Amino acid sequence: MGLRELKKARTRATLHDVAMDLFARNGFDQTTVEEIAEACEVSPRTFFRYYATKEELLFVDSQQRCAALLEIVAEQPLEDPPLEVLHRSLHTLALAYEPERARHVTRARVLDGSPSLRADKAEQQRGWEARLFDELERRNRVAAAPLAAHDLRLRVAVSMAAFRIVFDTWLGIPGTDFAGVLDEAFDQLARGLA
Amino acid sequence: MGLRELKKARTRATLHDVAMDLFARNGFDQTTVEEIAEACEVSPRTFFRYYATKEELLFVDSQQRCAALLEIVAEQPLEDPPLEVLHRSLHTLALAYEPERARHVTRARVLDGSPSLRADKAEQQRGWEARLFDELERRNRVAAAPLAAHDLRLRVAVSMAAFRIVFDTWLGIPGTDFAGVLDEAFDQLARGLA
DNA sequence: CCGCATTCTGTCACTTCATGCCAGAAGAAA
DNA sequence: TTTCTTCTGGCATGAAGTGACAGAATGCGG
Repeated sequence: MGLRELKKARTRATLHDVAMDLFARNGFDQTTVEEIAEACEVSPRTFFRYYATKEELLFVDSQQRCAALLEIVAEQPLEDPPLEVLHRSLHTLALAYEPERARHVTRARVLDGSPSLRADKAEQQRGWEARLFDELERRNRVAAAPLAAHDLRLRVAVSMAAFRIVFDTWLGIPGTDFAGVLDEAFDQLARGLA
Repeated sequence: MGLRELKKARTRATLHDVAMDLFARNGFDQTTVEEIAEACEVSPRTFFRYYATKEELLFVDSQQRCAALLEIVAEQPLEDPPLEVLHRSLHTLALAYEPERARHVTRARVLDGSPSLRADKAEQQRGWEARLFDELERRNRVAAAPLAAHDLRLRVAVSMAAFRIVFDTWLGIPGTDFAGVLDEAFDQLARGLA
């Protein structure tokens, strides 16, 4: 890796970290791109060469976590039913979240501070859902008892909804056992919510 | 109602209709507020007195539908379990959607055309979820066997997810029986998705 | 070490969305 | 008609992006 790529990576990381710090301290809307750029000794124009939008700063991590989730799904045995695959994959993801709770809490605080960010967050999770569905649909085609696309979509959407609710509970109530509560939720989904 | 309020209401409606038409024809991002204002013979400044943002044009209807849903929920018998209340309320809402399918299809086409709009749409549905939860939580407090807040939240989120999936299927596949497919989905939720 | 091609960066200009301010027009009330 | 309220238009402003182009830094072959 040459000096050029190194500096690039460093600038990108600096922009991210500095911006996060400013967001946490002054709020997202109150922080301008100009401020971020100046704090990094970089022109505003350059900022947009690293991140297409100011919002993107907050969702780079999310993209990586989604990719990680997809990998976990890919490792699951093909013969298992979709809901079980979703359950175990999200369980594994929850375990990965556990040690980083503090970061997630501050991130959530920033995200909840701005309506546009809440929207982007929701859209982000919708993106997870779409990619999850694609992955499961690929597996579904070679399954012994394939599900109708609509029913698979339902399972993915419902699982993501459950994950989100448990995630919020985990953030809101210190000491919550993320994976444990998630298991309970999926138990209810499997047995019925009536 | 005086002449002043009448003109106001007419301007508001004209802005909405003209904008929708422009969005459908040229796309949301390609339509500027200036164009909308000019087509309505109004200054851009005035536009923002009627709608806080360009996006708001697309979600006024959604707000009303949410209010309607909340009313339906309020009419449900108090002793019924949450999932059943959600099911019947959304079933009723689905019946109200049926005759307006064409409008929903074009609206969905506009909404899917822009990432920022997809985000707002997702956030809108999150808003429904929050208000639905509040309403059900109020009922829950006086119920015979009250549910834990977390479990109620889960049911609301899962129900909204199901409604969304069925809604999309209804939009995507002409001739779909919205309420019927919704019933099937809720049947699965009640019995278990395993 | 030097020159050349590649690539990154900064400046400038521009568009759009959004908001505050103030003067003036239109409607309502006396 | 006069007066008061309210809506509207124009102007100025700020922030988010984006395109174009010149210049600087880096990498590479000699």
